[in-house]
Amino acid sequence: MLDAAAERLVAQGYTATTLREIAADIGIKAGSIYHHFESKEDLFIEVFSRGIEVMVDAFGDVDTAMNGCDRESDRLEAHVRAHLGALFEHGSFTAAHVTAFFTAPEELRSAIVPLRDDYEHRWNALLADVLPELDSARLPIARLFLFGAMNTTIEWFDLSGDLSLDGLANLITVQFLEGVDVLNLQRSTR
Amino acid sequence: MLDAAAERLVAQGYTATTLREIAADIGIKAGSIYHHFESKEDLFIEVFSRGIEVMVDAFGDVDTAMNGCDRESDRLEAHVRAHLGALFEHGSFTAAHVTAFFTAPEELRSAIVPLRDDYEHRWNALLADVLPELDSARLPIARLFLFGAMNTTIEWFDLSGDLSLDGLANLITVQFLEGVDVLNLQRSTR
DNA sequence: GTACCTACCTAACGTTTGTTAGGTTGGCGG
DNA sequence: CCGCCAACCTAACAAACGTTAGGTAGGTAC
Repeated sequence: MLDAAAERLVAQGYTATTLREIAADIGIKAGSIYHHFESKEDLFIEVFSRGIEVMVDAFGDVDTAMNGCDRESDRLEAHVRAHLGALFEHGSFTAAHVTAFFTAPEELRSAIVPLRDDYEHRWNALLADVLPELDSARLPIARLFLFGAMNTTIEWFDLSGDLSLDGLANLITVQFLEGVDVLNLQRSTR
Repeated sequence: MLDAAAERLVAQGYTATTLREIAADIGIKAGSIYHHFESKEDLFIEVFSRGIEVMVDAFGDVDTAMNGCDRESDRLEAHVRAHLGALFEHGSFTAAHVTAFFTAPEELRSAIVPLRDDYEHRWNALLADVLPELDSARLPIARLFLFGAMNTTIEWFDLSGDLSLDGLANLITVQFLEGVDVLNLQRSTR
């Protein structure tokens, strides 16, 4: 039921998603939803929360798996891969969160914001590790660039296409660290 | 009236934006809208179209102004600045387009897609000029990265903050071309 | 003055929405 | 076998939605 709600969210946004639609998707009637949730808002708070939960869990897994890693760029790439994995490989919760969060009413969003902040802080800390020389005031902006690149992939990336998720993660990481001009730089220095 | 519609779009998305709200914003009644537009869909097609129009115009202006420019990176930065200007300095049309386009019903979107494609092709051509060494298959992906970085600024950039639009344009361009690690690269080579 | 047009209004229409009160089912515990 | 509870249904509710038919005020053309 939460899965059905998340998928509808991705496709239609908050207001356009109907409780009757969600109910029909899982073979029950709209009124029955109220046996599990107090309101439409309540249901979608749960969906959005799980969307972040998936991301946070993926982040934590990488943190422990990459504990003894010395190359900071590899650590970053693993986290990028994990974030993309949360978007494409673990149901529609994270995708729903990223695409539909701003279509939800403000009261709902404010209930989710603390969780979002937590995830963003983890990334800030990670980037501060990976890029110790970066001005700390510019660090959140760098993170927003990276988030922009990662999250907009939902609008165009195709899991069944030529490019794999690993390849995409590598592409984004290299692009983020060294820029699109990396080829030119190499040629001009060599 | 189109302005009011665009602002509501940015704040609430398509389905949550009511004709009665828009009418109230400009001091008329909901039914009167139908004297100017055939339907809600028709009204928002116009709003979204103008959103692209603003971007395309800004792009064209830079193209003519930067005609005799030899440094390709300056040309790119001027176009980035123009895109950001369309987002923040020319009403809410472009902002509405970028934030609310995917909240609109599919029939409406398909009417706008050709205009979007046109704008994207211009950027592809520009990037092919600026980065002639880049693999042509990877060029659209580079553009999507850049679009992701530029368009997500709506969610966090504050015009009245410390960072100016010129500064933001420079930041995005340098980040795009040379990466966030540019400082480290310089230090390690010197 | 008459005709006409644009820009609005009023008042309702049919539909859909979130939500609720009350009833029905099936399975599990004792 | 009885009671209970979770899971679901039916049927309706008020509110809000996009939309429409018909009417009104004010300005312009001739």
